[in-house]
Amino acid sequence: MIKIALDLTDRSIILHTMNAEHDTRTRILSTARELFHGRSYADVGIKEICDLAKVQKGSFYHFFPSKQDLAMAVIDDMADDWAHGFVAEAFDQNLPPLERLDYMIDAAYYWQKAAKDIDGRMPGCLFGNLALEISTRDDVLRAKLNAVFDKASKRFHEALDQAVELGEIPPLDSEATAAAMLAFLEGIILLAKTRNNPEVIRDLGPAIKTLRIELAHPN
Amino acid sequence: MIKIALDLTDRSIILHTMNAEHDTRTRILSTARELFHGRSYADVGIKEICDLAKVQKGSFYHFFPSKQDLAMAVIDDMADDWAHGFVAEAFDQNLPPLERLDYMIDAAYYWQKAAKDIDGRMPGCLFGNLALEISTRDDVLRAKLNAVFDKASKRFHEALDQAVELGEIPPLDSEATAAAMLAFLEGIILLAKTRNNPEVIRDLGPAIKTLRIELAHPN
DNA sequence: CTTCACGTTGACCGACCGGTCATCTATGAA
DNA sequence: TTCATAGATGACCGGTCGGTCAACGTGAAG
Repeated sequence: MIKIALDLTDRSIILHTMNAEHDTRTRILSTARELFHGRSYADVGIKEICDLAKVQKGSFYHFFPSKQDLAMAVIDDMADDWAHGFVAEAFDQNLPPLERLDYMIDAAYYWQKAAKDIDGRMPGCLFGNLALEISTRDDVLRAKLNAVFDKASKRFHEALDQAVELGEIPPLDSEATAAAMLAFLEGIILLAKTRNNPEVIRDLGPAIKTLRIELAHPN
Repeated sequence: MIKIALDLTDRSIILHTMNAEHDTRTRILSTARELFHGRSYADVGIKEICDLAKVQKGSFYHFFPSKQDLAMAVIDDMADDWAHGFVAEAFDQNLPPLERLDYMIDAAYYWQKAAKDIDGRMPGCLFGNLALEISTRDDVLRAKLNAVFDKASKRFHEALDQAVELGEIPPLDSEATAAAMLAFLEGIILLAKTRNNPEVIRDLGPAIKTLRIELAHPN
């Protein structure tokens, strides 16, 4: 009974305050995400986020207890969009497994290219950026980024297993190879960002299909 | 005559003040390098560098006009050590070309492992860290990091060309493949740092030899 | 003995950092 | 009408940021 009452209360609150709360929180989240992605975690201050999101500082701390919590939410938010966005497309089960790799590279390329066309700079991968910047300082955020990478790695793993099953490629250590592919993807985005040239992704990306780690015990 | 006089003056200054000037500047440089590498550019303040290096803030600004100039010097310093250190070893001309790749991966692994054994955290690659953190904000530093990557890429390029010449591998686009290998190296270091586990380098590293980009016009 | 430049010292600057808080408003429930 | 709660407001906090500066010590050159 208590539970039902609570549920009803919660629901009505959600329904009635969605526009207000949801909007403010969402505005903070998307602004922070954009700024973190385009610059860096440490370089973006809460004041700047609040100004751009047209939110008062006190309001910010009503929704996020700390900057770290904001970062967590940003990662979750981006991971969701990512998973339901071009990752879901690229790793579409209807596509032949190996084509998914090409699709992934293409998606990364067009994304970065579009971003650069807009403001002249390649933002790179938000996860990679954050990982290198804060994983030595914040184990909680590092663990979260780790989980995101693990999830991405699983997509590669799945595709590789299916490719093997279909006889498109010889058997291999699909888990390790999947991780290697993810690493390669992050690496070419890193290099492309350093050169500020999205074409690097296009030029080097196709090599992802040549990556291969043999099974440890192929007996 | 003037030139000779100046040269003599300079030399005497260098000789006499080496201990004082050189020592202070070097202390700042190596402290900054260590801190930047272990944390991040934005997260390390000049005050902290000065305290650890036992240098007064005014002295710091006597040697480095700004934090950006310090970063430039740090990159140069690290690039030098790097080029004359294990990169020179790994890409030893006496080693068979393909073995140099294994050597490079090994060196990266042991380096990161040693660092982690000391303070529990994998610092990753200073260049990669800085590249992702500041290349959207500082084109001068980005260009410098770019040059470092280019130089590293040339080592791979050279090794690949020699491997082709020796008939160890079929002809390929050695320049693009070299860049892909560098990207892969940075990528596995990124992933290893995120997992805080140097073994990732060891596990995925050997796949670097499987990377391959075909010649565009193999006619 | 003077001059001059290098290096050093530490106080100081305004701006900004992440974060707090008392206060007010809006809204739905009882 | 009263009450509780979510949310908004903006002043405020101590601390730190990158950077400046006038004063001083030192040692070699003239």
